[in-house]
Amino acid sequence: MPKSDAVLRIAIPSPLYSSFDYLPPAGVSPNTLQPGMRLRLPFGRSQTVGILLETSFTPQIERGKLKPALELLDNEALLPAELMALLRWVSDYYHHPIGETFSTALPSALRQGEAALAKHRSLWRITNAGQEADTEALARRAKRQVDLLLRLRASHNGLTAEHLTELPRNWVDAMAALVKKGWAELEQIPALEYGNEQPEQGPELNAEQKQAVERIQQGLGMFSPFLLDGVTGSGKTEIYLRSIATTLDAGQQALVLVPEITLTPQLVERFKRRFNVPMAVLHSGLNDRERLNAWLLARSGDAKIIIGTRSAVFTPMLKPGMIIIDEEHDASFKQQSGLRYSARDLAIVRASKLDIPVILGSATPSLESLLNVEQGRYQHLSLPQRAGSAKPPRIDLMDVRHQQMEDQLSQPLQQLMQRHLDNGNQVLLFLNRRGFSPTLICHECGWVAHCRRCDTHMTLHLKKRHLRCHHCSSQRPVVQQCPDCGSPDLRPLGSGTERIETALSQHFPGVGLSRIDRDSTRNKGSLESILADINSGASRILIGTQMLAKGHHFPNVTLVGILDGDQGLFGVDFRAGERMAQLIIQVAGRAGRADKPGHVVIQTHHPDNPMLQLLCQQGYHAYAKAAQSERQLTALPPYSHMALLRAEASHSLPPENFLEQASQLAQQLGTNGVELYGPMPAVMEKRAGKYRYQLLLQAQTRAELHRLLGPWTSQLNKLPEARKVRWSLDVDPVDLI
DNA sequence: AGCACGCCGACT
DNA sequence: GTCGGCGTGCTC
Repeated sequence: MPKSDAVLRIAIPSPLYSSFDYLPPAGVSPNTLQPGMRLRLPFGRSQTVGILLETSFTPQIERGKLKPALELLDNEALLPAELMALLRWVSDYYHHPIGETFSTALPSALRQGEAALAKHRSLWRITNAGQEADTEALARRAKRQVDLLLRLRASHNGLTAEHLTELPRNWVDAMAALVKKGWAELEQIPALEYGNEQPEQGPELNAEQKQAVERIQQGLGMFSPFLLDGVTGSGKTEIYLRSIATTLDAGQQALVLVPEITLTPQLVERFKRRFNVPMAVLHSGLNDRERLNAWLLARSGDAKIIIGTRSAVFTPMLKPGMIIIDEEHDASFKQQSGLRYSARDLAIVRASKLDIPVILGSATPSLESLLNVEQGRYQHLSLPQRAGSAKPPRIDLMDVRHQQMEDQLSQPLQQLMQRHLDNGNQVLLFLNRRGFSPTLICHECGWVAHCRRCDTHMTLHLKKRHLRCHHCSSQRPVVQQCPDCGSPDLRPLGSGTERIETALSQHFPGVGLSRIDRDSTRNKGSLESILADINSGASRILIGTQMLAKGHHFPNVTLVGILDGDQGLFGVDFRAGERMAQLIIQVAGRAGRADKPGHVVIQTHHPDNPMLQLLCQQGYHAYAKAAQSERQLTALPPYSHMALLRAEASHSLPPENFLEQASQLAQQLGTNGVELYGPMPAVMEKRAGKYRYQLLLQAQTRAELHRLLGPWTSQLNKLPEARKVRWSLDVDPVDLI
């Protein structure tokens, strides 16, 4: 028998596709090493942190020149076997280096080798002695202690510093005094969000809601994907809450994924009112330490509900019981750089590996999910009615051809607005373009303000007095004279939300106005104060971008005007129409209530467009059916599968050459069933100073596509032009631009 | 990706 | 004479 010894196969954060082999650290027995543990490693001329994938036993002779790892960083697996398997699957499916795949899934503190120890925080509880203590005697000298004691008595679960923020800072001393007297006791609890001590009861469910909840309950404990297809206001969240309650009752955790938007706080508040359990919230505002903490407390099982955006799909859980994806059609579930994963798709894969239910909720489901329902892969749960007696809004097309437009507002729309305002209602205007005006043009010679780093013009922002590129964020001051002809006659061309806001204040003097876009809500608390103005009625006309379409409901809005309804008709992307339809329906869902039905008006130059008509007259599902037929005829996703190879560089030739070589490589490997399109320049060829090209691969089946992608991606870096460009592969791209 | 080695231009 | 430009190659 030849002597054999342990060899550690390790994922290392680098863009290299392979894993790396090491010997165990000195003094560490191979038996103690579990997949999912971290090790500190010598790598090249420096050090790094890697994750153990597996230990194999090889004859000593073949260990060759392997280096020993420096240090074992964990005494148990950081990642459960289930996540390890998922990440290997992800690396395989997206053809992304294994080390970078693991890096994407881990909080950065853990990537840097920090200890996997969750931070706790202090909680004070009343003691029996404290319950009975005589406060009369204290009342005169130690008011603060009495105040705290009464608060402690009133609280079932105890108090943390968070509960006491409104008190003067020195409550800490008074609390210490209470602890010293034996009237209060101090405990360390996980640093999480905690729900209400007395959770609210949910509302009575209607028949459809009851049925949905029952069907989900029947799917517990096994892989059961559901599409919860419910119009705005139909009570989807209530279904989530009931299903989560069942999961919690079974002693399991629920993972809730939400789009990247600002409404997470509202959802968290709603969860807190309903569940008296610890919750972890993973949003983009967390620092490294907070993120690590939430991650560890989900892993330990302390957090019973985990609410997070895209990357939260990788959160480890001790007892995973259910995954929910809210607004499943939302494009922000797809990561657009590095590992380009779809959190929605991965949630399905993960649920299937875990044998648990997964609920995809939306008022405007993606065509992908609707097809999955048709093919019997997902169960369809339909909530066709708004809760209560609220009627769906009427949607009309408004023909603006030959109409005089004033700042994107047609005369009939202005008159309609006036009527609704006269009746004491609110009006919402939607325009997907922020800033004052898309650009500045010279009235003498036609010069327009162009971005130096992108193939686009600069947007005029009047309030900030600058021109800004919305693609690379570069900015410069507004010029006073045309740089070409010297004319001072520079005029804004077209309108953004800021310009319409200005125009509206002239058209409707004295009517309160609110603008909701990325610019007006950038500062902390500004969105809240705008929403307060709207709710109080101080603002009666709301003008905004995409942000308006999500979450917030405005019950006094009775008219919604979509100013540029033609945008989805001429998109470069085959999904532009689907997105516009979803947006229109989502915006429409913001308006109206039982006694005040909403009216949605879409300004268009194409009132005869059959798809727009279908959407307005028969609703989203009729539109989606027709859109599906179109996709099927043209063999586009979800009726085919795509991958996009992108390349960029500071000059235009290398990306084009690289993709040409990549295309030839694919031909050599055999393209069986895979069509190649390109290389072609990206829609905006130059962006942020880089020239961008792409090569599209399309196949009828995933198998055909992936049969080529495997060998292809492993050889792309060997192409002569590869080192002159930055390239990336996007499997199942959602944006072809 | 980092990081180092290596071979050619403008500077204290 | 050197400092530093980024091409090329490597990482168990």
